[in-house]
Amino acid sequence: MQAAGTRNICPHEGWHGMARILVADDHDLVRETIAAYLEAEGFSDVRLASDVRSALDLIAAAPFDLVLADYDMPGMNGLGGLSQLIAANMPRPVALISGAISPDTAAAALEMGAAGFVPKTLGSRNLVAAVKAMVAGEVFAPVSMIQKGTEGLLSGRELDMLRGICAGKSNKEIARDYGLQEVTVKLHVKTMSRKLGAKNRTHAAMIARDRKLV
Amino acid sequence: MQAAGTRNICPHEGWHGMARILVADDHDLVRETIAAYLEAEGFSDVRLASDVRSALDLIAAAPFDLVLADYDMPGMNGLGGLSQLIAANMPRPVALISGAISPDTAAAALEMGAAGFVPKTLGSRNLVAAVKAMVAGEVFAPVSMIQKGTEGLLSGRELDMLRGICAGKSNKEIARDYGLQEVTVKLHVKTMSRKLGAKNRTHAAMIARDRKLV
DNA sequence: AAACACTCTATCCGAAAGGATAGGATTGGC
DNA sequence: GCCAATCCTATCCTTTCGGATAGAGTGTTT
Repeated sequence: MQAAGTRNICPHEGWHGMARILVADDHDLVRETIAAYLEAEGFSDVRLASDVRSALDLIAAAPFDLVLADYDMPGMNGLGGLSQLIAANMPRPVALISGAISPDTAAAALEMGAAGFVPKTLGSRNLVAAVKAMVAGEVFAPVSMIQKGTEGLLSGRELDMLRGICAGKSNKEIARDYGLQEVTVKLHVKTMSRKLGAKNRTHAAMIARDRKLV
Repeated sequence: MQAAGTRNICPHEGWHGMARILVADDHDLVRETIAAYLEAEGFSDVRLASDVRSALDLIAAAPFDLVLADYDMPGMNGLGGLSQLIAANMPRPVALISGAISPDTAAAALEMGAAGFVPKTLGSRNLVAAVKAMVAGEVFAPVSMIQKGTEGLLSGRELDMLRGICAGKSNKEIARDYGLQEVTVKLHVKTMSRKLGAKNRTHAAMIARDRKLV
């Protein structure tokens, strides 16, 4: 699904493996392993940090083309450290290195502009693919996370409503499309918007597109 | 949109992969890559040039069914080189290989008879599709360029409204943000939606996101 | 059987959005 | 000066949304 965008990172132009990457993780083993993977695949400029403090210092010296930050790391109180890192490295991407992370947290991270997630379980090839995608501006998140955030959250009907809204349709039109009463559509739209945390249908449509729910 | 006509270039009749194609680009990597793509897809007669001078020579020897010319190439002073190539290869098509190109320049190029544009970021399949289309006489331009025509369509204020709408804000909130009356916001939203061809604010927001107007 | 989630319908209300039309103010260009 | 575009405000009206609340029919799980 999210693997759609490798065209921007064609090795034959503009790329050259010159991307500056910061790996910030307090576990020595994880940090070194990821760095080794990246360097083995041609990333020549990989820096390391073991807490948010030093990561911010390095970013301040010169922004990175991608920052990989561990979610359970000194200085990251919840997502506060993440927002600092994102703000500091603007407009270049910051992604989370996540062992296990709740769907809610994942959604919140994406909401505040994270470029994606790199599970520690990811193998060398996939890791590099994910990194390249994010350097190129893609938002990378493992399927399990996108689905976790969505599945069980919205019911089938609610997804129908969402699709209709994203097509710019009115409640009346949606009702006609699905053979429902307008009131029913309004009900589904209301509950669906609440579930998504949207303030209105337009907001819901934007969230849906951000999370690729449609 | 412009992909309507692939029936003329069906490989099973009248086509036979016999098209002569000239790839003119001063970057070795780009030139070789495009040529490799084309040859891998059955174009048997692909020639190469690295500047306008040698390209004109090759065309003079025998015209090509399609000429792909880099916009940033020795001899192409702006669009002057393009007009030479077009004149030389008449009446067969000449297209630009463009990394990034301004909408104005794109429009001017089309005006003087260019067959289209091939972004360097295009993948193998898309590239071949574009080439086949242009050989068949279609004018090929990536969506992003056609849509650039949208820019300038919306006034500054209308873009402000669009940004507010995309944030899920109500007219009242937008009015407060910009120090306007709500009626004024409604006016701008209405005219803006009409310009975009949107049936309502939600539709406008989705269109805006699709075209990256925000 | 009871509990649960999902579905559909209904009525009532206030708020928001959409549309038409009209006027005045401000620019920048010819 | 005039014209055109943009911008701001206003009034009036209709439609649409959003929300609360309530009742009832499915189906599944425990």
